[in-house]
Amino acid sequence: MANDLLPVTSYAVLGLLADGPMSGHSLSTMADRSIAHFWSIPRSLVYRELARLEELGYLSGADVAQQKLPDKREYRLTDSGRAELSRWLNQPGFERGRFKDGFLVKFFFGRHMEPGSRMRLLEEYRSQAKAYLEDLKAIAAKLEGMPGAEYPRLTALRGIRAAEGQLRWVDDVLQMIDEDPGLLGEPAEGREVVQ
Amino acid sequence: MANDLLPVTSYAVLGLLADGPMSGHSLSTMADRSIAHFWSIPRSLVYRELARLEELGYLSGADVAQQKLPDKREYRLTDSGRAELSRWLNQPGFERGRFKDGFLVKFFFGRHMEPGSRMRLLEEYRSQAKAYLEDLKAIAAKLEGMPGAEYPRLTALRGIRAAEGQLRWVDDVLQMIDEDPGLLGEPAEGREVVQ
DNA sequence: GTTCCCATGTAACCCGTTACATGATTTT
DNA sequence: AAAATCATGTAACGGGTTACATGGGAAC
Repeated sequence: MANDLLPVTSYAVLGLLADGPMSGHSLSTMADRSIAHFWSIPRSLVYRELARLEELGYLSGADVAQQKLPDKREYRLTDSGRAELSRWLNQPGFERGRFKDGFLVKFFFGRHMEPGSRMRLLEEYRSQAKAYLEDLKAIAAKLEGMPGAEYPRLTALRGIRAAEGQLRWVDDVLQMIDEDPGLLGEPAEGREVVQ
Repeated sequence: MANDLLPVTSYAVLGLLADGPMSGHSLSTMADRSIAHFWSIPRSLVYRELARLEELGYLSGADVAQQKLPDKREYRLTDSGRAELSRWLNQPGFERGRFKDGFLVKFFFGRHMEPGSRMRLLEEYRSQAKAYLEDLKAIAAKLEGMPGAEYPRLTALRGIRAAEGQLRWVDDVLQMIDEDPGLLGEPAEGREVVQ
């Protein structure tokens, strides 16, 4: 929000470390399994974040030797880090959601597309949405009844609702085309599409 | 997608210029009014994109002098640019949608929040979603019946469905809390929230 | 016994964001 | 006449993505 000192990603890292110390690798894995559906954190960014947060005193890292695996560095939240996380969480406001949907960009310019490409695109969009929905349902099911997982489960539910809306939209569009094949200005045979 | 040479933003610029030449400023304004709700393009990025696309031969720019306003440079799509846009549009696949929702990050860690902050956050989220929904409805209404605007209108509808889902989710959560105030593990008075 | 994957990270690049610049026109 | 807005852009910074590195298990 207004006076956040750090990007959301940093606070997400602090939040994930609130439940116990982790290495960069396991943190990244954890992020992929928990918050990735609304805030992805690429693996290599994690390391930079951890280094910075340690620099700021919000984390303390310790090298851990392993015999069968490469040595790793384990980070744990300091008191200062816990306080900063709490401050951020309880401060009002949040970073406005940002969407980027490549499908919609193409679809927006659908007027310039060939009808075959258009339908293929819609089908692909639907199938991705379906897969995404199943993904989230699996997550929600796994969290169901898990004590302390109420919030994660609700965020998954949020994603489920979004995916359902997406699917409904695709079906609406397909049905509209069905009812009125001329709706989207299907060009006559042989007409040049991008003028 | 897989073998896109350019980022989606570049193709969006090409697409917007398919309807006629524009300056960077007017292009940016146009983008804000059309595709911004699913693919925002910051104003200063536009200029870099235009320069690059001209360099690649997809656009040709011409300086235009104005008497009451600063001189501007107007860009129009070249044949090569039109072909590249068409190639991209008709090529299967699209860039997977990316979400970033700062609210959900906070909410995910809601276990560590004070109850008051939590409710305030939810309310703020709802009010933003409502405003967003109204925005999109206004856009869709404006496009209703406009010839050639079928695709833009459908993308707006997509946004409307998404916003409705978001609102429904907030209401669901609020009702769940209402029915079972202990659901989210409301801490007892005075209990420390971030352990 | 190669080939693939896992666990752990580092380095370079580039898109996108934020801040800066400037002169005319409109508003207060 | 000072302040805000508009129309046009430029410059610098940094978050996020993609590519690279490496050595030990697991799989085929």
